Formats: sequence, structure tokens, C-alpha cells
Amino acid sequence: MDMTSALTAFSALSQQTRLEAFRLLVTAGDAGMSAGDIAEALDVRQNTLSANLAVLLQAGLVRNQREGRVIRYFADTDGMRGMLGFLLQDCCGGRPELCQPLIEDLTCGC
Amino acid sequence: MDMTSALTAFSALSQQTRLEAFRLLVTAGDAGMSAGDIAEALDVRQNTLSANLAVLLQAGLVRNQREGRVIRYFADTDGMRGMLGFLLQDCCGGRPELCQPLIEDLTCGC
DNA sequence: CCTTCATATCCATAATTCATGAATTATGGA
DNA sequence: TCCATAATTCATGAATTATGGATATGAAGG
Repeated sequence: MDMTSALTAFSALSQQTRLEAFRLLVTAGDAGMSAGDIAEALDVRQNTLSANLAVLLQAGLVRNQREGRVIRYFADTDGMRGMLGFLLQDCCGGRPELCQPLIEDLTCGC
Repeated sequence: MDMTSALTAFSALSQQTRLEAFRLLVTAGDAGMSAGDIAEALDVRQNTLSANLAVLLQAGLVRNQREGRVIRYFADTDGMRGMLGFLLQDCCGGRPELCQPLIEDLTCGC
């Protein structure tokens, strides 16, 4: 993950519809969600959501897959990991005490 | 962390100077850096950096502290944690296998 | 084929964001 | 009090981004 990709990723998540869509896909997990279902869940117009999903795609934060007439979207964990890794790079250069509580906090019980 | 705060945080990190400044402060850790040093390190004008630091401040991603004539900035780990927690909320609803590798990948060796 | 459903793309307008220069505030030292 | 340094604030214009309507693509079914 380089600076440009990271910027694209953060930029993608800095808009309400996209952040909501991404979180929806994170909780949906491997099941993913169709574009239509996402649009309905978020109550946004079809073309607006489509444009926003395209932004998330280009940022590498989601993947999609055609299934007949529907297109199913999934959160891309690799992309998310790359972004977070870039952000936290060298966060604990010799200072585990800075990094450790953050990690623990993110384990969300699993 | 609510949606609005998360959006503010991601938006703050979606601009090159701010993302660079934030990463600089993450690696600087408890030592922090003065506004002037950050401006010099990133080669940006004082007022431009000041405006960008203000955005990071408002997003809760950095803190600052006056020390005589200089103002020292620090990465705010609580803010960062809040943002990441919001993003990953319910990422592993019953599916630890999705969340675990991500966490491990972020432990960056410490 | 023709229709219908699901989604994407094009285009114009509205809204937002950004860097910059000029001016301002705050601090410490002479 | 005066000056230099450190940093912030403000207004502006340029560039980017979001949105909605209309239209296009692509797949399934009759």
C-alpha cells in the first residue's frame, strides 16, 4: 500500500453513503450484498449508489461479482488491511505500549 | 464514535499533507513534533500546514500543547482507536476467521 | 425477439474542498 | 516597550466531487 492508494481509500470512506455501504458489507461478511439490497438498506437512489460503489471498488475496499442479473458486493479485507497497515506503520517503533492497547481494543471479542 | 465523527476522521485523512502529518506523528509517538518541524519535514507552508493540523485536531486524530513559542502536536491514539473501531464494528459477528488475520497483520511485530 | 429487471454510465448543476497570500495573535528576549 | 519568531485566521479563486435525471447495457423469461 502506497500513499496514493491509502489516500484513495480514506477518501472513499469519507462520504456517508460509502462509509455506510462499506460497514454494511463488513457485517455482511462472506455473504455480501447485492447493489439493490444496499441501495434499499441505505435508502439512496440506484445511480447514486452505483457511482459510490464504483468509488469503493476503485479504492480496493470492496469486490463484486455478477450473479445472473444481480451484482453482489463484498468487503475486501485485503484492501482494508492494507489501508490500516499503512496508517499504523511504525506506530510502535520500539514502543509496544503505544500499539498494544490499540490492537487489543480492536479484537472486538473474537 | 458515531457516523459523523467517523466521517470527519476519514475525511481528515483523505488529503496528502494531513495523512503524511498524521503518520509522522504516529511514528513520533509521545515525543510529538512542533508545527514548524512538521511543516519543514513535509515541505509545506506554515499557514497551509496550520489549516491542515486544525482539520486533524477537529477530527480528534491529533492533540496539541503549547510549549513557549512552539505548539507541539501528538497523534491521539484514542481518536484513532475510535475511528478504527467504528469501521470494524461487527466485522466478526460470529466469524472470527474474518477478523483474526486482520488483527494479527496489524500487530506489526510488537 | 421483446419485455422486464438490475445495474452502470453520461451529463449538467450544485456543493465542497484546497492552497495561497495578507493580516493577526501569542510568546520570549533585548 | 519593541522586535523577531511561531503559529493561526480569513477571504478568495481554482479544482474537485456529489447528485439526479435520462439513457444504456446486460441477463433472464415468455
